[in-house]
Amino acid sequence: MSSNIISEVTPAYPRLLAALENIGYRATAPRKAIASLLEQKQDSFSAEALSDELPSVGRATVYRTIKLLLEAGAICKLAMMNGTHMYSLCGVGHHHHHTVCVECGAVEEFRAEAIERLIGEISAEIPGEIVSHRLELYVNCHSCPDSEG
Amino acid sequence: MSSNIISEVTPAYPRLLAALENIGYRATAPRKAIASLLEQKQDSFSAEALSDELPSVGRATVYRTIKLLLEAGAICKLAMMNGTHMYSLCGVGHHHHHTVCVECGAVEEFRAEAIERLIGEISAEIPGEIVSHRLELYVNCHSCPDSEG
DNA sequence: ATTGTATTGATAGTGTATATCACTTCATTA
DNA sequence: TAATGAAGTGATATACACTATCAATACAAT
Repeated sequence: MSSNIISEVTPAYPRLLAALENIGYRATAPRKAIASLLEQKQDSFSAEALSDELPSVGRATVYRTIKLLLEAGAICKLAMMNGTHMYSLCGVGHHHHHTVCVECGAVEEFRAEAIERLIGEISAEIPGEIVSHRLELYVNCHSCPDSEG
Repeated sequence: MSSNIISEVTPAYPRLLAALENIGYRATAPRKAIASLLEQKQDSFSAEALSDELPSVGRATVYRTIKLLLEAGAICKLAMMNGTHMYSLCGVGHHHHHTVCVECGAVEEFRAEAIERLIGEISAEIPGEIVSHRLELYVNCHSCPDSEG
């Protein structure tokens, strides 16, 4: 029973490039190289690791492209429990949240209407106007090699 | 109607020092200076700013003490929307969440049983075991000078 | 081909935090 | 009260993650 889990549907490579073009940026060779690598990513990844895996692309360009993909909504930025950040492909346009395995870093998207609804209710009891929210569930997925379960 | 908002009850200074001693650390002069300054903090603060306000205490000690206070549960680490971190005094021992004004940085704690309950329900639909979660509401408090509302 | 803009990447710089380590303070026991 | 060892401190160096700069390049449109 995992109806809340959202699965990837369209291949990432064209989706990433299209996302960039949608907001007015070109699909250049370095960006294609990044999109191509991202397509193979099941789990979350760090900007640094991505750059290391692409020595042919300058660090600045990797970081810039990540920022553009964030802006385009094609990837999501995750706040890890230890304070660092990772990124993951975003399969859906709707607002959603993430589970992150604290052992292996595997990321799943999930959507829970109930949470959005609840936050709407809470907003009445909180001074000011809620402009955004962030919810992350830290899990032990029990299906990774690193997991002790 | 703000029944969810948790207010500070006990003065911060002795509470901070007691929290340190509870987990086996001494209440030294530098730590007292930090606790004394924190007591005056209504809003969230950054480690850097704290260090700047205490030139008589070494940077390393400020960062170390912040880490100890986190460990003691006396302060909370907040992930800001822009990716930086701030800290705020923690008034309660129970699990709780925060609202952060995106304009002025004012932090309020709130507790919503409904959210804990909801996460419990969601856990049944999610693979793996939820070990922790983080929820932050970004708000415009409309009562700060920086607010445009 | 030319022109103007977008993009790139090497490098330097920034901000935040940790590691090192000699020195100081504290609590304890002699 | 002096000695002892553990805890704590802080100046400095270093690590880390990211951003700014800017000359060189690639591209799209004329």
